Amino acid sequence: MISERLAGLVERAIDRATKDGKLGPLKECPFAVVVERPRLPEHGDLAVGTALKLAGQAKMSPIKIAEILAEYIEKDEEAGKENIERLAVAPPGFINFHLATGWMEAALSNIHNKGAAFGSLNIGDGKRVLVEYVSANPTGDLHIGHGRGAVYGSCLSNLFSFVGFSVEQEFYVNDAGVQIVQLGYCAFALYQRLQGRDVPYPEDGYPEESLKHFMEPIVKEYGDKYLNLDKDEGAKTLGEITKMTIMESQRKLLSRLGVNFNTWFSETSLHTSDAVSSVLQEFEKREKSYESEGALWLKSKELGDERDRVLRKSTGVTTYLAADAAYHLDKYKRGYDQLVTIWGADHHGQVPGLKASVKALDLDADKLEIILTQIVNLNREGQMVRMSKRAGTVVTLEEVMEEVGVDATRYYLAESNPQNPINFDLELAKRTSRENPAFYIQYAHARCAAILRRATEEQVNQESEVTEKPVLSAEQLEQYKTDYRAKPESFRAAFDPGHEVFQYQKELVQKLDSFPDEVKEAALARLPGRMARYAYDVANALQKFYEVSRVITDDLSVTKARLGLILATKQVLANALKIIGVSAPERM
RNA sequence: GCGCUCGUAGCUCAGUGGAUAGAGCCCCCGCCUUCUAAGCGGGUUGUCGUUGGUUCGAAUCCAACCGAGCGCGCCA
Repeated sequence: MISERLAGLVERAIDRATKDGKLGPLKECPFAVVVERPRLPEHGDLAVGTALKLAGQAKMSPIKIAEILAEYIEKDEEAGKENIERLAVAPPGFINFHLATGWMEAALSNIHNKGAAFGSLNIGDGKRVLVEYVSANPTGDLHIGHGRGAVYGSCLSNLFSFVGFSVEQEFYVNDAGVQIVQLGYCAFALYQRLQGRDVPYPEDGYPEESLKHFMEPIVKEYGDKYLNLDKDEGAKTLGEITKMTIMESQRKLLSRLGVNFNTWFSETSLHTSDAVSSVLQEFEKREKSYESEGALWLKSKELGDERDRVLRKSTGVTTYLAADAAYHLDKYKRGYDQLVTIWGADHHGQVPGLKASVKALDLDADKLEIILTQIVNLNREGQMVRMSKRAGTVVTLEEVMEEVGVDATRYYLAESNPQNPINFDLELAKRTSRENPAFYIQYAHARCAAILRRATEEQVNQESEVTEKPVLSAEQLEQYKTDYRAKPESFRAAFDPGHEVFQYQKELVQKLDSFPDEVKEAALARLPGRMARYAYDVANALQKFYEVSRVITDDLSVTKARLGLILATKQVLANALKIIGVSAPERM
């Protein structure tokens, strides 16, 4: 990565200049140097604005600092290796690098050497991260909002793995408490009704329609086996069966969406294992809880919350917060270096309570990162489709996946930043044209594959019906691949700065080369969606190149060089798509 | 009322301290005897919600206000 090496050069220049006392009171470089890509071509290929940032602390004008740094860079013995054609200092204090084409050859060769690992980093250093997400109640179908959490969590996990963390993914099953009791009564009533018994359906229960498709197979399997149980026994038995059925359906659906968990953590297990009662004892021992009006309260106000919160109601039943505190204590005990919890934004009111409970247990609250995902608005034929789980107009995640396909579902749920609401246009997602970015990116990948096929497969000329021999044999292509890795000069024939194709190639190579940077920024910002935008930019750069330049030509050395560029592009697209979990098709 | 998130082109959204704020859609005009035209090129589009402040420099940081969504229970 050329930008990384240039950053190193600039940092070394700052270190040397400060040691020589050339930068006023500055003793060392106070921050990491960021290399950026200037918008205007006359500002060079890459640039640093470091001098502007140093101006305050050095108590010197930015332009003066830039001039000093430029001198040090030019004196640096390593600078000669970096294909710097020339350096320019520009007001108000930028240092612009104009590069020789050699860097492009090195960049492409590097991509071929790294292959599927190109872009991967080791900023995680093997640290263990637990990502908890979806965590829906097993009381019905997943809706598109769950889908967003699912896709975001899975993309973030992919991204964390790619940058060197050891990631585990967990689904917290909210299978305890009143909603499960309620499910039981609904399930038992429906079980009886489906077999012709005229029993009333619970009035404020889950919508009958939303449970029907789960109950029908259950009725088929068990028949009238439980028909004569009394109301409470029946609710308990059918509740358990239905819960298991729904969980299994959720698991299968998520798996189809490419979302797979290492563990499904049951809330009930926290109660049966006494984890909840022991966390209450922990609070008591640390004098972080008190009794009032018959209830047990967490002193969350003194830990940054706006009020104290109830852990155990005066009825003796523990609250959701108590279970969540026990759950998070369990996570800490499992020894992760970092905990990421992804919740729907409608749960943001719980964040201070959970944070307070973690602090109350003297755990490191900084390890726990809670990320909130905003709402998904579904759009069909220009009409907003509002989702309401209870109102019967439910648009389930499954329905969306079936209508637009898994790839488009993932793309649109992955693309946006979690803190912004998504307007998911079902019609756009189905469209097979440039308007649909998911399609456009996949098309670019398939186009690369098509070119490679064309090079090594014989073609039948449409008009003359004559079979034409392939330009290359499969063996030759394999030899080329070896050359791409070992001999960067293999690409030289493609890069003639005088040629009109050059600027398009350069833009494409710059895009490809910046992938590791993009990965790093996406990981640090927890925005895997950037990979989607990045892939789109790569696809766009490829299309522009493709439009002005043939890959397979009469000149074998040019063909070889450009095929190498196409292969590199295909690889980078595949790597980026893999992070967002969208397939990279060979044909479309 | 309080808290969280958001406010950028007609629409959907990038950009979170640096050079002249970017994409796609929409609209208009060009481009197919050649590897996928499911494409490419060109053109039009902005009080970066408002007002102040910090800074050499603010869409970006701070404050107040306006607007939208969500949340404020001994619910889960």
